[in-house]
Parts: sequence; structure tokens; C-alpha cells
Amino acid sequence: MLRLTKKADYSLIALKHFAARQRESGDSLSAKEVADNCGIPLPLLSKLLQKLGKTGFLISEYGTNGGYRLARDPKLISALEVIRAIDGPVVLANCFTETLHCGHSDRCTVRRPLKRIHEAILRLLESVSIEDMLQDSDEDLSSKTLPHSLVALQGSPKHLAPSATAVK
Amino acid sequence: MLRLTKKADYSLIALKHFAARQRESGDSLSAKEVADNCGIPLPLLSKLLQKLGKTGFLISEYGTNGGYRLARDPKLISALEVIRAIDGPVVLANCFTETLHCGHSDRCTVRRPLKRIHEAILRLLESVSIEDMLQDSDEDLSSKTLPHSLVALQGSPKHLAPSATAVK
DNA sequence: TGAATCTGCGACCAATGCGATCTGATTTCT
DNA sequence: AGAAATCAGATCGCATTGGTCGCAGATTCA
Repeated sequence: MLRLTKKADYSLIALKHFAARQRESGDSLSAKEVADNCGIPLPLLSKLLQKLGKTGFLISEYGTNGGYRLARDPKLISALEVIRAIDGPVVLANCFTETLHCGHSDRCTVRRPLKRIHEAILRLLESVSIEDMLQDSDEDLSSKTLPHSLVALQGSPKHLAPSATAVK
Repeated sequence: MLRLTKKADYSLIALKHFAARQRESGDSLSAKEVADNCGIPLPLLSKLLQKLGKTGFLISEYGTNGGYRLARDPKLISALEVIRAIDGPVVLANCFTETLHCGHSDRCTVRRPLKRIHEAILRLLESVSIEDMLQDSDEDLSSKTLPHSLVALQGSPKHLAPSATAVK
């Protein structure tokens, strides 16, 4: 539940790879190169790169030494954008999409708190760029403060309950 | 993508309904009653309530006027617990479940930043209880500060980039 | 006390969406 | 010009989810 699609996952990995390589040379990378280095099934990756090309994240180049190239600065590509491009609009609860009110009395009151969570998640994903991922590669997780800051949530001056930090 | 399952969605709605009704009378509510009032297909709801009973959120009572009753204080039931009970462990990226390292060089470096997001989401879901949802029913969304505070993220002293606040 | 009825319980079936594969169009190098 | 290598689109099979049906247990009323 609440999982990222493999597609989205692969896309992020691939884009990160592009960002890393692009620092060294401005050449295009073929789908095969990326697939080999990232351990992604080539056919699937092709489809993803294709879509990323259409949606403006990558520039495709035909020909023998063709391939793909990042279209923008990795700083300007947020995880959210990528996920949206690949998987379509991000939706938490199903009601959000449907225009009609779910009807009865107190039925849909749950939506509001959920929507908050939803928005928080979006804000979270939005605040992380490919560039961030690149920098964040090999540091230890729990110890240090986040490099580009992972978020600060709208409102919410109070502190959250202690709440078992068991994060599984 | 990143959507809550209908099952989980329904479960939250149902639990909230239980919490609301329980304030007035301590009686059990039949599956039918909940289904009618919440607009959830009865057979599906039955299955959900059944599972919620097994996992200790509800107490089931047989007999002519039987039904279900909340097993604990709605304050003590977090959205995360419910989602986990219904949909299984919450997982963001697929790699998190697999024990084996995905292998190559820089391949899995994306995981770390994603894991942060993942944990943030979990913390978020954990901090919201059924009780919160109840209180949060009819207020206006954007205007006021959050009642039980929806989160404050670990670390992250800096502010996030301005970033288009378009949240769809 | 017995039977009817209402309840929860478990297993089964259908469908949307995801993942993977195959074939075709376009460009560059020889 | 030919051939190799690349991107591009369409198609197929599978898995998880959503939804339904029939059965067993408990209670209550006659």
C-alpha cells in the first residue's frame, strides 16, 4: 500500500543516473547504457525514457550514437513531477478524483484529514529534486540533518505526539 | 499512484463512524447499519469489519442485536495502524522490501532520499488518529492551523524552496 | 426448549491496472 | 546506398485489488 510504482521508481533512478553522468560529459546516453548500469530491464526502461522524453524531462536523439539527455537542470526536476508524468496524477483517497459528493451525512468527513495528509505528501515529494538525490547518495541516514531540507509543513506550530517512532 | 486502497479508505470511514456513534450509545452497530450510513457495499464492508475485528480494532458480537463495537479509544487508533492492518505493510519503493542489495554501483542511491520521504509519510499517518478525524470533520481546510498538528518533520532546519505550491 | 432469524465468517470470482515483450520507424556511420 | 544502431509505438500476459456468494455460529422470541 501506498507504494511507488516500479515505473516511477525506475524513472527516478534513471534520471538520477543521467544527472550523475551529465556532470562528466554532455553526451547522450543510450537506453541500453542506462539499463545496464542501473539494472533495469531494457524494454521497460525504453518505454519510460520515451515517456520522459515526451513530457519534457529528456531530449531524445536518434541515430547510431543517439540516446537521451536531460532537458533541464536536475535541480529543477522534482520527484513529484516525475511521478506525475509517469503514473498520472497523484491521488491519495479515491474520493478526491470523483467530483460527486459521496452523499450521506457524515460519510465523507474523513476526507478532510486525509486530504491534509495527501497535501503534505505532495509537498514532500515536491521539495525533493533529482539534484538532491544525487547529493544525498552515500550519507548516513539517521544521523545528520537533511541536505536540502526535506520539508517544513504548512501551519502546524505544535509538536506532534511523541508517538512510537517505530517506522517499519 | 500512491493511492490509498478503497479498502483502507472504507475502513477509516467505518471506524470514524463507529467513533461518532459510540459517543451517544455504547451499543454495537451492525454491519448493515454502517454500510447504509456510510454508503459502502455491505459484503465488502463485512469483510473489512471482520478483519478489523481480528486485528483488534473492533469487538464483534453475535446474536440478533449483535454487531461491532470499537475495542479501544479512538484516540489510540492511528490511521497508519488501520492501513497496515488492512493493506499490509506500507512500502514506498519496492526495494525496501527486498533484502538483497540491488547490486551495482550507484544504482540504489535513490533509495535513501526516497526512504526519508517514506518515513515522513509514515510519521504523518501515524500522527493522525480516528479521534482527530472526528474533530476535523467540518472545519474549513486551508484557513486554520491543524487541530492535533499534522506533523513536524525530523531535522530539516532550512526552509524548502519556494516551489510552485500548486498542489493537485 | 426449539426454531427462526440475524449476525459474523470464510472462500470464490471478476476486473482494472501494471509489468514485460515484440515489431516498426528514423537517423548516422561505413 | 547499405547496414547497424537507436528511439517509438502497439500488444500480450499476469498480479493485485474490488466485489460477491454461500455457510456456520449465536441469540432471542414463541
